[in-house]
Amino acid sequence: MDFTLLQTDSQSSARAGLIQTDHGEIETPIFMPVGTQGTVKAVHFTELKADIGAQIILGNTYHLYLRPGTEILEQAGGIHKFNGWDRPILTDSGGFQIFSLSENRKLNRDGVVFRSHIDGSKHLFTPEKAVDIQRSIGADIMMALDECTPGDATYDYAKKSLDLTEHWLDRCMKRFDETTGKYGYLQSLFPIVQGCVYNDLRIRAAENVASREADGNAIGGLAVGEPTEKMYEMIELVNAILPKTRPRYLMGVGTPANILEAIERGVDMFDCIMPTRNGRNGQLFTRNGILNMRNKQWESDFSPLEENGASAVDRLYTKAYLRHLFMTNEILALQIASIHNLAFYLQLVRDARNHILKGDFMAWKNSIIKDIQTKL
RNA sequence: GGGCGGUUACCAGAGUGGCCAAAUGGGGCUGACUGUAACUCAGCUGGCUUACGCCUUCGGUGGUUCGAAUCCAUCACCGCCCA
Repeated sequence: MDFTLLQTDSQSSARAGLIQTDHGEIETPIFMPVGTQGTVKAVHFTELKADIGAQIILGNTYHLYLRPGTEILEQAGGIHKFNGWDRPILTDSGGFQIFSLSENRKLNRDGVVFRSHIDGSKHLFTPEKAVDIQRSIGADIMMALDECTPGDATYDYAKKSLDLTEHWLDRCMKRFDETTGKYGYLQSLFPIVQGCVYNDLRIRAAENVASREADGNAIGGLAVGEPTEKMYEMIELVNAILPKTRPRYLMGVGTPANILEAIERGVDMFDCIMPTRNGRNGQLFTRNGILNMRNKQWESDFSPLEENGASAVDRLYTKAYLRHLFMTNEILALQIASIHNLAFYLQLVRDARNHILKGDFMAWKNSIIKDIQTKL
C-alpha cells in the first residue's frame, strides 16, 4: 500500500492524498461505508459504486469469523471473491466489540474471550488470531487488535487498557511480519492509538504507534462517551505526532460536523455506522441539517428528498413518499435512506478534498458547518 | 314478534363493586443512535399541570351503594339464532 500526500492546507492541517492498494486507489479524505457482515446493509454494490461513489468499505473480523467463518471465506478465495466487491476492504479487528459487547466478553493479557451473541459459544481472540482471521478474510487493510477504551474511563483504567493495547500491538505486528496474504495481493496492518481523554496517554500511544512505521495509523477510542471538544483535542494532539507521510484513520467517527473538524485537524480516513443505521431508523443527513423522515411535517411535502442532492434517489423520490415508506415499514425506505446518507457523506469528503486541493478549505468548511447545524 | 350475545380511549381488545384515567397490541407524536447483537430502542398518546394533584370518562338516562366501567331498571344501536 502506498500513500501520496498531494496537498496540505495552508490554514489548517487538512490534507488531500491518494492511497494505492492492489484493489485500486482511494482518494483522501475518504469516508468508508461500514459493511460489518460483508454487506453494507440495504445497499447494493452497484449503488455503492455508481450512486454513492464508495471507494472502500469495511468489514468486521468478529462478525465474519462467527459467520460465515474463515473456512468458508478461504474456500471462496477471500472476502472480495465472496461478496463481489472488487475495491479495497478494511476490516476492524474486533477491538470495538470489546467495547460494544462488553457484557459478553472477558479480557485478559493473552486476549479476549467473547461469548457469541448468536449462540453463546466461547471464542478466544488473541492478537495473533485477530491477524490470522484477517489474513483469511483477505482485507486490504487489517486493524491491530486493541481495546476500545470507553470515553468515561478513569485514568487508571485507561492506562491499564493502553498497556494491554500496546502489548497486543507488539504481538499483532510480529504475527503480521511472520505471515503473508493468502490471495496474492498485499495486506497492510494499521496500529491504533488509544489513551482515552488523557493527554500523556495519548502522546505515549501516538509515539509508540508512530515508531512502528506502519502503512497507515489509526486513532481509536473516540466518540465513545467523551465530550466532543475532548475528541477534537485528542485528534490534534495525536496528529501532531503521527507521521505526515502516512494516512491517518479516525475510527468510527462520526457526524458530518465531526468529520469536517477532523479533516481540518489532519485526518484522512473515516468510517461510521451513522449514515446507514440512522438512515434505516428514519434519519436523513442533508446540507440543511438532519431530517427525521417519520415526522408528520413531511406528510404532504412533495419536494425532492434533497434539492441538488448527491444521489439519484434525491431526485427520484419525494419526502412525502419516503415518509410513507417508513410509516408502512417498507424495505425500500431503508434502501433510499441508506443510499441518500452514504451519498451525502461521500460527497462531503469529496468536496472537502476538492477544496483542499483548491486552497479554500477553511472557508468552505465553515460555511458547511453553518448550513448543516447538526444536532450533535 | 321471541331468544341470546354485545356496546370500554384513534382502532382492536382486557377489565365484571374500591388497588381504574382503565392491561395488552396496533396506530399516532417526539426523541435517541458515532471502528453495527439495531428495519432498533426510549418517552408520550382523555383534559389542565414541570410535578404533586385536580377534573371529565367506559352507548344514553335513572337507580342501588360509603364507593359503579363493573350490580339493577329502562331506552337506543349492533350481531347471531328462532318465527
